[in-house]
Amino acid sequence: MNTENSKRDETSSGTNGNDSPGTNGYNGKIGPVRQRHDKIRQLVQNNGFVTIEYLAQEFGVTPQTIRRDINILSENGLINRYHGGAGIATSTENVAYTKRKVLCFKEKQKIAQMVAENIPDHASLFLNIGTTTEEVANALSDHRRLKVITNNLNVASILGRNENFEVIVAGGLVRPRDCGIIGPLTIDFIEQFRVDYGIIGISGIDLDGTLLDFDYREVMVARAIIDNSRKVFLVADHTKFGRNAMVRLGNITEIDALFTDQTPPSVWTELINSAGVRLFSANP
Amino acid sequence: MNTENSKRDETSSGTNGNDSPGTNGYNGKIGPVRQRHDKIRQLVQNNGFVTIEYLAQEFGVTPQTIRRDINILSENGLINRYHGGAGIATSTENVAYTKRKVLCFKEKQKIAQMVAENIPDHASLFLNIGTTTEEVANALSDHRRLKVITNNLNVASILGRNENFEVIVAGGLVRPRDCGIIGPLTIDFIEQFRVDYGIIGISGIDLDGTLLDFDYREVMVARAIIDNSRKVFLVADHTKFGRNAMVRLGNITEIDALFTDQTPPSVWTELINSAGVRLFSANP
DNA sequence: GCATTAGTTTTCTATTTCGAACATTTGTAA
DNA sequence: TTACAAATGTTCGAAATAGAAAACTAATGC
Repeated sequence: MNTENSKRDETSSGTNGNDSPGTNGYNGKIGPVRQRHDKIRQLVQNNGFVTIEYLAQEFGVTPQTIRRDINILSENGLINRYHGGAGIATSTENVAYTKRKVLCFKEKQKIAQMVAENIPDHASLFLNIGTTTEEVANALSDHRRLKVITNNLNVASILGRNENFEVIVAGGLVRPRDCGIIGPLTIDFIEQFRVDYGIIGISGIDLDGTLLDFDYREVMVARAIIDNSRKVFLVADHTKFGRNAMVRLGNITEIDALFTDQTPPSVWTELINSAGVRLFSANP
Repeated sequence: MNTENSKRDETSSGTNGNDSPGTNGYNGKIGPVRQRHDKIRQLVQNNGFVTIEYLAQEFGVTPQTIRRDINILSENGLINRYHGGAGIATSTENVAYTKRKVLCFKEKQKIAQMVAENIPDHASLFLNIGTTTEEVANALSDHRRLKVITNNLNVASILGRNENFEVIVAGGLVRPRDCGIIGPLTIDFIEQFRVDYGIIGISGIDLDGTLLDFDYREVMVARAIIDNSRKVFLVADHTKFGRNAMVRLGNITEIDALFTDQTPPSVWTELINSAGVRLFSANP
């Protein structure tokens, strides 16, 4: 039945073949098609996922037309094509972030779980920028009446909708890479508070106990959090031990507990112990 | 072979039939199934949409198993079931908000488009809470080098990822209903700035020109925005004219331009004109 | 008037996904 | 061990979606 398809082969190869670089599909003018494409992108952005059926109704066109739109948009990487609809495209900048989120995902969940078990109900806490702290936010969602102050837009979105929490978002400049809030405004804002627990992540720990990170502005915020928390919890998966970064954040002696996924080599445990830091490790 | 199944009938009805209230499906202990369900929820939350195929690979199980999981989760309203995968559930609280977003969607887009056309590149602006102001944020995304200060977490998320913008989020308490940031902290934060354009929405306009809203704390923020903007743009679809709300925000004489989707009756246009407000209407 | 073109609908068939039924595995208590 | 239930895998027909091609529509230019 489908053995003789020489004609089909030719046409299909003609359709798929040449992606001449530099062409974005729209040649200058902003027609009705372009407008619909823009609106589709907006709807996808806002809802995370929209079905083809829904879009067809919304615009009063055939599903087939929407399919064509979606194919074009996804070829240009503006959205993600799925069976039955379209979803958010993790934009170029965001790809790094999303990938980083998936990296060590299970480890981070374990760490987050341990942290959550050590936070009592009704506590007040800072939650800093970082993928692991985001997992902590997720893990905390069954707690009661927490007061959370965060400079992480994702954390604010996750916990902010929870009626059971009092979420305060720190003001300041939004860093596009990860939606972290940083800068002098943020520090001023944070210094208005004093909380029970400060939960921070880092990019690396040096062998002399120096805590390191990459962005100076982020480090300043982390410092403000340390200075205004009664207890400081550091979350760091095993990749952080010995990893280098540029900006000095502080020293391991300044924190109260370190949460990690696997017990580090004895060089590190000795350092941690001599600094008087409680070590929580996820492996048995 | 399978004709005599009186026993099976009984068991299957026992599985599907009675949803005794108070039962969430998991009876006490946290088994591996519960764990997978939790992780699925997280993955959906983080990515907006995940395919069944992806989840099957991620957990090393059959797509059919994932389908069962997804069906259970979506029955409980934890996620949204789609053909081919699962997406974010608009949580109970959020349903009202999402529905409101869809309400007058096209009208709001038109209004937003007009506002965007009246904002020059390189401008600085406040964007207040509100579904229409969110649309304005979307419509602005092709502008260059805007400085945006907002107390709307959704706006911050939409624009914050845009490398081309400088987005500052106001600090303060997060209101679960719509992720708006409100309270005295927010007012203090906003008063640190003075911008070119303040864009605000409202819940109702009275016939004497009084601007009205529901939440006292939100009104205070809007006032701070008005007081610290060189020009104030009010966005209001046609349903707002004559609608009542409790809290007095200010008077129409305090704003510079009013953007709406259809020209209101002459009673209103006279009021608007005599107040010296420029009226932008989307109908031809 | 007529051809051209972009955008759309229509039609038809291939592909993917779904769900139910049944088989198999795993864990647990008697 | 046996018995039993819960969880998962397997199979297959039904339903939904995809995609290609042809026909239609409206605007544009000669």
